[in-house]
Amino acid sequence: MDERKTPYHHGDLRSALLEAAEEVLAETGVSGFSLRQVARRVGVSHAAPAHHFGDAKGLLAALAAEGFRRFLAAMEARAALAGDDPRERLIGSGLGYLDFAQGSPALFRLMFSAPMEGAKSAELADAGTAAFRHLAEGIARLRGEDPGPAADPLLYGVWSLVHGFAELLISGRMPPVQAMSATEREGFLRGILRDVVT
Amino acid sequence: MDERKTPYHHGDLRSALLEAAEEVLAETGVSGFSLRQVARRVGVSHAAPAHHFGDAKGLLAALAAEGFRRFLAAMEARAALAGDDPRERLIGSGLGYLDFAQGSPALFRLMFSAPMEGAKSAELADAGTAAFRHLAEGIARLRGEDPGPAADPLLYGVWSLVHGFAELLISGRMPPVQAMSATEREGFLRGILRDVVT
DNA sequence: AGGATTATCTTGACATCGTCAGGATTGCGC
DNA sequence: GCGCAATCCTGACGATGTCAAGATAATCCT
Repeated sequence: MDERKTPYHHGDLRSALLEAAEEVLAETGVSGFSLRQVARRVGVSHAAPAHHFGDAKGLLAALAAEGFRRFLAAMEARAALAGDDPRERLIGSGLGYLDFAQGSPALFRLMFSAPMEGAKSAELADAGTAAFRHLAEGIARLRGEDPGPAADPLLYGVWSLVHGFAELLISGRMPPVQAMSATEREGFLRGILRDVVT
Repeated sequence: MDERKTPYHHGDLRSALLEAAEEVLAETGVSGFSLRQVARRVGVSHAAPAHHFGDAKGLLAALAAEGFRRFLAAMEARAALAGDDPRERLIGSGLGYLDFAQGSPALFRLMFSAPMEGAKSAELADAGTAAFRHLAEGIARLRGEDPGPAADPLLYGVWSLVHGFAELLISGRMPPVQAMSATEREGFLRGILRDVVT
């Protein structure tokens, strides 16, 4: 930690901006998000972010990309905890999906909304694809090695289910579920998922 | 249609603003949405909307409320088309859900996102609850008259499934599904739903 | 080692936005 | 026909995103 007063060169502005951006996003939501506020929080001029991210959408795209990486990590962590059974592993991925959505609702929404389209960020596209691939592989493992090029109803079914559950939960549209404890809520989603994952 | 030049009193500004707001929302998305642009499109001063909706969030809340009413209508229309079998009716509601999301993606996202929270609009709350009740009643009819006060896994399961499917589709995250024809896509969702709606 | 080039950050300006205060215009009740 | 309330406009303020131009630091090159 270099604690000099106000060095002209920040040293690691990019990371600092991303960190601050996530805070601002979590506090104010996407609507209240402001580039200048992020710059202010880091203690830097209002035009400084432009050099690293070009655009406001560029910052959001980079933030979303990092979100997808942590998102994938959350799913992998839960899947690893579940052991070796493909079915349990897949359910674990779903629980990791929910973990992330609950832990970083604003970031989750940013990732699946599109206020940063037109950013043509390869980083974002890659991170998103990687997260999706994790689910696809989980399904493939479940039905015994066969990715299947066509639209897989099982894959898109469980994905839609888990994603919708996460969205509705963090939107506050399932009050009874929101009132549950974390473990109850987990069991609830588990129960729903078991019916689908044959 | 009163076609006088620029009457000081518009006559039906509120409806006109809502209509223009929906156009702007569809064209620019929530991020590019602007009160002044809506006012400009209607040919009215930039402060005119304030009197009818108070706030920018107020306009969005009113727009979301009308969205929920059309949303409910879309589900009811499909359910009615499906006849009397509770199972088919419920699946119909799901297809109506998808119809609306595909037809008005930006509005759909607005309704389930929260850029207008703090608007404490009773109109919005009521319209949202009414749409939800339609689904709950569909489930109750399916299992033979019994609303059930507790968290119903079947209810939240099909809701999550359909909602997630709609979200992922309009977010462009299911390219193979997006490439389908409308009828193919409908059959695809039908197939997924049938597994869940026992 | 030292000058030049490049990367990084700042300053200032501009158009646009949401919101508020105050004024103008119209419709309506009496 | 008169006053009142509803409706709409004008003007202003602070905040925002973006761009151009300048300042400062790091690095590279010989």
